[in-house]
Amino acid sequence: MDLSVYMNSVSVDCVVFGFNNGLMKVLLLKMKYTHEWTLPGGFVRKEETVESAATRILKERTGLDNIFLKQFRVFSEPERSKMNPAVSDLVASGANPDLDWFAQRFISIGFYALVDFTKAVPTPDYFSEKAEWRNIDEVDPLIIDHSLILQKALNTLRLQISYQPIGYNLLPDKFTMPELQKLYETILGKKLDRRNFQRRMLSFNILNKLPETKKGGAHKAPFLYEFNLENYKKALENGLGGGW
Amino acid sequence: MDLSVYMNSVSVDCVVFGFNNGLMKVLLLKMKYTHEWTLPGGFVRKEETVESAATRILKERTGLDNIFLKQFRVFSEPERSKMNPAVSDLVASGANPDLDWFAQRFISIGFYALVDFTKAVPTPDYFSEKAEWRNIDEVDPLIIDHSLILQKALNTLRLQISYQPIGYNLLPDKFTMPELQKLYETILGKKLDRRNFQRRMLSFNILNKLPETKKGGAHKAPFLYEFNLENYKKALENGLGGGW
DNA sequence: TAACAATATGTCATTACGACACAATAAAAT
DNA sequence: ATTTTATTGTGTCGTAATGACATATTGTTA
Repeated sequence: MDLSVYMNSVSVDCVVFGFNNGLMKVLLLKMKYTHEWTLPGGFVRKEETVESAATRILKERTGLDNIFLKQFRVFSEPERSKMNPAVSDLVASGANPDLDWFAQRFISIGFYALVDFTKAVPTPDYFSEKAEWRNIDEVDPLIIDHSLILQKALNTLRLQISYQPIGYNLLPDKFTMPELQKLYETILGKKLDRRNFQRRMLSFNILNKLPETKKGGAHKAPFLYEFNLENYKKALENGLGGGW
Repeated sequence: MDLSVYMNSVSVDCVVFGFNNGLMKVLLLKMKYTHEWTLPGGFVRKEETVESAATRILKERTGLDNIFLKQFRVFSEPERSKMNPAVSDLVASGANPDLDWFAQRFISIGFYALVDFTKAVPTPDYFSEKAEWRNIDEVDPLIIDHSLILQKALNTLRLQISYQPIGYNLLPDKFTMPELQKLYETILGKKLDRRNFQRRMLSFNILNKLPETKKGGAHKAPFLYEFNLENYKKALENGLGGGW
């Protein structure tokens, strides 16, 4: 492992949200040896931006390109690196010259990502023995400040859902209104009225209603929708209205 | 100047907004020698967070404590450091051993700050000959990517004004409704209806109406208001409603 | 003391929102 | 085949929020 390709001092941590079976999921890695859980993350190569780094890392962890990714916070407590018990133990033992590098102070750029659960293939990295989806409310304590990062990502997502569109890259290309609603309910952690939800969602003009319906469910076939990408992107830039 | 106290690779740039005479202002520094304009910024000491760094830097540039500060974006183009013509010229000349340090790749954490124009005392730093307020729409091109940073800060501020309270630390402790409205109009760049503005603003419950009025203007004396800090902070956390 | 200029406040029509009910239909049960 | 069941599509109604607008009020200045 050639550490010289990476910038010093800067790392990236990603909170990858997925959505399945009415539950909000987050992608976690289980470390080799210490068996502690972490967020997927990594370092920034000398020639890439932090966004490229996050994109590269998530491609490795999920197999996906074109992930919705958003910087949401920098985590820079000077003591945060020392909160990693695995590294500090290893450093103390003087086992490996690389450990000095890992023991340096890192400032971590927090990203959150929204991905299509059904398409992502969780894949561990060099340091981890497995990668898997966990329900958002069944997450064990994570190393360092990763629990904090997860919590802040969720907070940010819940705030942003009020003024920015959500769902592209988190749902399949074609989806039903009940599926979209479930996504909102899951992120917000509360039930919404079916009829009022649809009315408001349609008023944003970011959906195209398709002529097809989704058969196979045991009941009345719901219509399929897709995002109107042009308007969706406008809404990402300018918000969903409701302000001044 | 002892550079060893700073972290490598990480810097902080601050977009400091002020508000005076109905105009939105931004604090800029004019560099020595090259006379180019920059945003106030600096490096992160080895024992401080990026927030502490920004707070320290702004205290130096304005004399103010307790500034409203918000991280809004990391700027990490690998080429951005090389876009500083002053440094690259100096590096090429081999003039000063410190220059290697300045020429390294920096990732910059962008903050925006909202300050009380009347209380801030613009103060240049080691690299600059003067510090001054400029009208937001009369800013000359800035070094490196600072024009981009300024533009992104303004965008962020305009989006956030729709779902978060604004004004504390930007207005005097006691202010009138027309002053608050002017602030909103300035940030948003458009006129608002006086009566509707007041009605909506009061509905947020973040203002205390004071019994006093502000005399001295050439007309009917407007009432003074102050922010209700408790509710203001709640609103910062949870937004102003209007979502789901 | 009258004119002025800006402020305080109220009304009305329109729109958005929350709560709610009933008709339609795909699949499964009979 | 027919009925049952669960879920979706759609509409209404009362209330609250919003946008447009007019009139009364009051420090200052002429």
